[in-house]
Amino acid sequence: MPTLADVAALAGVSKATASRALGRPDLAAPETVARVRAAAEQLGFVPNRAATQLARGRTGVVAVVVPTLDNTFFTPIIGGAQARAADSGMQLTIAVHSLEHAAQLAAVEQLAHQVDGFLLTAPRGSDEIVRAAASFKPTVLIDREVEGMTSAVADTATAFGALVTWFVEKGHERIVYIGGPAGSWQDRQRQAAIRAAAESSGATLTMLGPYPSTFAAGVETTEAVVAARATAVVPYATSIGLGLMFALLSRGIRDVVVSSERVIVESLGLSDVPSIDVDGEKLGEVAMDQLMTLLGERREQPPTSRRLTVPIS
Amino acid sequence: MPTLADVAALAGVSKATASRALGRPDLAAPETVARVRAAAEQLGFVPNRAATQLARGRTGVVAVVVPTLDNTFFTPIIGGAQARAADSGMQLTIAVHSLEHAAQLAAVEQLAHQVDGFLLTAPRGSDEIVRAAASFKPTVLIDREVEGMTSAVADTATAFGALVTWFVEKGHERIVYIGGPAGSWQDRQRQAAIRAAAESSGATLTMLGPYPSTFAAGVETTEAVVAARATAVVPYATSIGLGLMFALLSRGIRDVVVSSERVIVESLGLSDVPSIDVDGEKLGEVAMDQLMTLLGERREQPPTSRRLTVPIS
DNA sequence: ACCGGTTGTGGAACCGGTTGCATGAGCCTG
DNA sequence: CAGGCTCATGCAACCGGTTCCACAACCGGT
Repeated sequence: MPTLADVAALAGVSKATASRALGRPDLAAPETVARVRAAAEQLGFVPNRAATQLARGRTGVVAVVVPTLDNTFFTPIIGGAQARAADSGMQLTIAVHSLEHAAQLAAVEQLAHQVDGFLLTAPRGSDEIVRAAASFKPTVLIDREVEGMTSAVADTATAFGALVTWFVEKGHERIVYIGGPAGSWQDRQRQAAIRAAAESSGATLTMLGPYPSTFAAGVETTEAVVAARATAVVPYATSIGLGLMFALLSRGIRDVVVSSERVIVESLGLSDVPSIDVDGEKLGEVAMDQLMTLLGERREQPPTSRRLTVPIS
Repeated sequence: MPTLADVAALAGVSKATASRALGRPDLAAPETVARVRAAAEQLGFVPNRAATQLARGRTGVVAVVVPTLDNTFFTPIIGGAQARAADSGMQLTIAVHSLEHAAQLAAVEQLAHQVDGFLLTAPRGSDEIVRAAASFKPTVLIDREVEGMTSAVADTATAFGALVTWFVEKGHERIVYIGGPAGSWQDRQRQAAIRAAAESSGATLTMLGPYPSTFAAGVETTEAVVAARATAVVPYATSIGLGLMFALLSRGIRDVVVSSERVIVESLGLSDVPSIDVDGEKLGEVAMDQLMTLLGERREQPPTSRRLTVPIS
């Protein structure tokens, strides 16, 4: 395994110069840069990460904290973040913690010593616990907003409101919203948007929940949906919607429309079913970009929240 | 941020002794160990990972290579591996690469410099490419076997054979197997097991495919399944099965049984539908355990393959 | 010809641990 | 009581980069 010293020797320069030629080419003579690069190339030199980290006081690792890997909402986010991280030569490490309980703060704190920053998804914890988790290292909050924190969110609330409006325009009068997990920040936003949309359009709205974001939960809601005599349903999560659609179909009920995600609607070839299209990868990318900015800046900047528009169709 | 030197100073010993007291207590006097530990505790000392890595020549990071994060087959594996890694104080980093093309070898090689070992899922690449990817660092192959490599696999082939037998016992005569992605190792195993089971029980078997492991692909198979006039279907992947079940139901077809995963069958409350139960987390844990063994051993051991039994119900 | 200023380079300290080797105290044995 | 051991400890080198600082060469301006 060739080291920088080997490269320097081959190029006929000192370690210091070799380091500069590779890392800060503007600080070295162009001719030297070329020679050092050639030497590095020839030897197949790859900088030792640990050494770089130690010298620079940075780890080059970013942790993404997610409550679970079972939910397909989070995985694209991770993918997007991973791609962006790789572009910048950083590593992404995954931590699975719901942050619902204070005990998990300890795990985050432990991790804090090993990373440069956090991408934090915390759908359910209190604002306080989120702030505490973010206090260790630069942190970007994903799909949630907390006063004073940098965040990247998909504006699903607006999209959910639009779904209700869409339903009403198509003539639906009784609409059910199936709420997400208790304490979910997004759920609160969506409820508010949906209530507003229903009110302004005069539809009858039934709020169910809370339910976990699982297929099984969707199946469970069937009774309540039927009881509400609704013709349109807006479920909090895709998995809930799928479970419900499934259960309705197996009972032979076909006159209830359940909104879903675009990919689902498209692959099923359904018509007259509205859908949202959350770009999870984009969300992950945006969040990682924000974190990079945070890490790159020497002085504190005011926190910013980026909202991604979620199209419906 | 307290360093080892701080701890040593507080405990009144040298850095060397402090290091030994914390890392190899058997090499220090019990009384000293206690004093150093107390000092570390008091200061909230957390060893600098980069420094440890540099000194030891190890990174403390394991990479898990998966083709995608969209498939719920892989995420529990990652979760299991992550948990085990954390237990041993190691970090897990995720790399998304299908390894279908040689170009991706470069990405793996790049990563190889930054990790101690690999957990490799490579459902589709050739044996050669898998061997090449494994040549950089100690590697455990997941859910696939390649001659000469350590691996952890879920024995789904046997389970799939049992599904066919189950169907035949229940009186089904025409059975369809929906094949997975082209080149899939597991698909080959399952096909063989299913053919054998069908032959020995005298069922009529129709093999479809290849299909990708997606919900949409399941929907697509509907025509072919109907055309085969099958009463029982065994899909390669849960997502394919769900898509198919969905499409069948929306056409009002209820006399075709599609095997699935236990959690799906249970949450739908279906009866007379056979299911398999792959414990992905366990698979990840086992694989990580094997990798730890690999990393811990001074000399080469003969590679071992661990097969996890997959129950059906 | 002299001087302030830029530019490129090398020496050496440093990041924070780990570990080989030497030292000395204490104990056992002959 | 001396020689030999074990055990605990400290010193210092080392891992492989980065970066501060000093120095030399060279620039154009006066």
